[in-house]
Amino acid sequence: MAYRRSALMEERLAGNRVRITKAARQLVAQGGFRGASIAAVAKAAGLSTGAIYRYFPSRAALFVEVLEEAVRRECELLTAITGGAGSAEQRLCAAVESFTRRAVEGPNLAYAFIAEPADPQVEAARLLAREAFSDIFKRLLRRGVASGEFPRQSVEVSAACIVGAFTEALAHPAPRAIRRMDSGKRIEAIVEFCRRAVLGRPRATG
Amino acid sequence: MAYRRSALMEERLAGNRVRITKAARQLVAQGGFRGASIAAVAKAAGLSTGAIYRYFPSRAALFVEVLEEAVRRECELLTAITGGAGSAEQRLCAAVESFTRRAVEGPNLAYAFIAEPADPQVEAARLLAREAFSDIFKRLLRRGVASGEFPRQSVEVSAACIVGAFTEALAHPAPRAIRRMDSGKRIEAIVEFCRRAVLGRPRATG
Amino acid sequence: MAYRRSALMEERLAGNRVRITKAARQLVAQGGFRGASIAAVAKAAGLSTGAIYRYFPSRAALFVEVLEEAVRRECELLTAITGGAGSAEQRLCAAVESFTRRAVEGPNLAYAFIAEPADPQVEAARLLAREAFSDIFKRLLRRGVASGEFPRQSVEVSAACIVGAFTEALAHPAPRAIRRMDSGKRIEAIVEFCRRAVLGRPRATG
Amino acid sequence: MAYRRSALMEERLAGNRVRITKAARQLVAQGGFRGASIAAVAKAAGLSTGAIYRYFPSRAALFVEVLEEAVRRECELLTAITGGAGSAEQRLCAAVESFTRRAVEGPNLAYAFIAEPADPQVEAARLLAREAFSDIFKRLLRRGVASGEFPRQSVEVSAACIVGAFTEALAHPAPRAIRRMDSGKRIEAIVEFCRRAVLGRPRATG
DNA sequence: CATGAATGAGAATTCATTCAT
DNA sequence: TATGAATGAATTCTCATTCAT
Repeated sequence: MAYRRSALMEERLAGNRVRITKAARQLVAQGGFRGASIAAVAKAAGLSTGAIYRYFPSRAALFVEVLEEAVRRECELLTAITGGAGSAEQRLCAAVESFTRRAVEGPNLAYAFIAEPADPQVEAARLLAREAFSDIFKRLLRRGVASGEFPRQSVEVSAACIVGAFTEALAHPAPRAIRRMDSGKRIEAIVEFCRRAVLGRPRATG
Repeated sequence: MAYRRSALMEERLAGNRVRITKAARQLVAQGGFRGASIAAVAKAAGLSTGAIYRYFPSRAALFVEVLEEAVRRECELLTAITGGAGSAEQRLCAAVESFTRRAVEGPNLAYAFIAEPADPQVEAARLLAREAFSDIFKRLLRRGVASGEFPRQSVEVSAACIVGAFTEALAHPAPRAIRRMDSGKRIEAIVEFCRRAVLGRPRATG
Repeated sequence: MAYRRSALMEERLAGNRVRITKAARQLVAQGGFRGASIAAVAKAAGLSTGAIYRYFPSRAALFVEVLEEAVRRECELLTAITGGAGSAEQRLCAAVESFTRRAVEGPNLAYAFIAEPADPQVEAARLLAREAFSDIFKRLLRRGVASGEFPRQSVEVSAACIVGAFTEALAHPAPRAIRRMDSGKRIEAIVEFCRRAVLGRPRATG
Repeated sequence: MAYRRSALMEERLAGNRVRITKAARQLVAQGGFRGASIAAVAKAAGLSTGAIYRYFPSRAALFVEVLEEAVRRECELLTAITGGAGSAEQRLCAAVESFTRRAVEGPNLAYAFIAEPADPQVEAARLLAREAFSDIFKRLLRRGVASGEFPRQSVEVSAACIVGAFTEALAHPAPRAIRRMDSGKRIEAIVEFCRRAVLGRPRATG
């Protein structure tokens, strides 16, 4: 007798999936991949270890999904900003500010996902993630250079450097000097650094 | 009657130590700390696992030494450059170029050592390493700002961003677009990015 | 929806725990702590090495529990006897006989647990065990001396000597001459030795 | 060309052998067999690990020899005392006192060698050692019983109990109550315990 | 479908023993 | 002969994955 999967069941399944990814995300943000053992994820999600494997074929696959989910969200926001209204300069600054602000406020996924080595599978996903971030900035830079708003430069390298710059400046644990700064000032300084790096001129004042 | 340790033996011992650290360095550069198990290091060094412990008291201690060695060398070179002759701008560019060139040429330690979490012991060493790099650039920036050669900026953040920028731009595996670039051009672009970021003005041409 | 742990599973878990401690006890009795490696215990219990760690946090903890369990049982019996009815002499003899009889019948834990050095954790537990045995005899001796039934003596030393005397006389592997004795006679002789040692007079004969 | 082993060399060899056994004895006395690794013995003897194997075929063989040496010395002294002049009672007391006094004064070999399990080879040697001690007391007891000075008793068991009694009462770490006693009083109490146990009557006073 | 007990392949580390120098 | 570097098997413990209930 085949059981029909009820709507209720569907919801529960979806809910579990979300709880698992959320738990994984938080654990990775706190202690890196090392701290996010299947047992820990299961406990945090309120499920058994076995249940995890009903939703994900392996630990690596789980983290790939978590990473992709986080990156997708980030990319959507960044794309909205970089493709929005305003001068290229304004959009660049808004994008950097938006990214860094979320990284500072939320648990810092960016760090673990951009930097920490892991399974080859996760590694591949991370490479793609970095490229995805890079690509968004690259498009913006290309347009800015084309319109003459930005000076000529290697947009490939500039995009990667931007990603690297804010990653490092935000990474936990950050150098002591930076940890002491007010986070608003810190974000502003990062934005300013990237602006200067791309535009090659000081902020127009007055 | 004590037997004197022969010169030959001395050499062999020193050679083993070097082989171990070299193997560790390469394995970390390739696959992170995870891939650098004692067994793997021993095999790569052409020794048994037990032999490693004759040279290093623990796995963590081995990696701390490898890290510190790499950082020390790098810092000496950077300090020589940033404290040398020329304008602040010239010294900044020379420092970035020097660092990136070595990173491109050698196996990329910077990546694993600046970013990847590991043992608490290694973690502590890495934090110090990042601060050490940062400090060197910070001093240079501070002097440049003081002399009026560089515009006012948060030297803390700028220094961290510089380190992050070239780390990311060099990190293996780098984005495809960058890997395709000629390494000379890549280095030049990175230098140029940092120069603009700090000076906030285009390169004076002709 | 939490699945209730079935009664069957409960039983199996409890059974495993018992099998583990039993295996540990037997192995220690046979070959000391040295022979009771986790692998050996697991094999004897019909489990994998990993499974042991679901029941005990460490090898030391396992042995501490086994020791404490054995000592607790023994102390309860001894206390019941030494605090029971009859003259102090009768209770002393009954206690020694009870202890030695069980030691002869069961696998000889007393030996390993009273004598063999091991982990600091186990060591601490063993010291307490020896003192626990000693204390029971000490109380009995003290009362006997106070009532005038026993001659004046160092109850500290006498208690320790009693424990040592029967431990040695029972220890596996015992001297050949003793192993050849009928166990009933052996027990009787041990009891008699302790009786004389404490009372300092021959058994009153009808 | 065959080298004749010079007298000087002979002496050095003998000296090394003694240094090794002495180092082993001390280390075992301090930390049991566990603490007496070949490396530790070699270091304490001022030799290399390899050199140990020139004098002893294995670690076990070394400890067997050390044990046998200690036991031989002890047995000689005990035999001299138990076979000497005086009443059986006097000789019993003198023997117990002599043994316990040396155990208290010297590093406590008795403990490790009488009680601690080790290699099967050492185990066998220890069994023999215990029997050797036992035998000496057994002979004394037998003569005392034969002459009517001691009451009838199982000399096998009594001898083992005597060995066990003083071993326990001397064992490090001894129960707290005993450790606090003055060592002279402790020895006296042990002797008295054994005397009463064998003779079954209080010390004749006055 | 959910559970979590069990598995078993490593991981780091230790140490008796060997052997080139 | 003495040295001590090197070996490698053994040990404790971890954790992704499986599967009986």
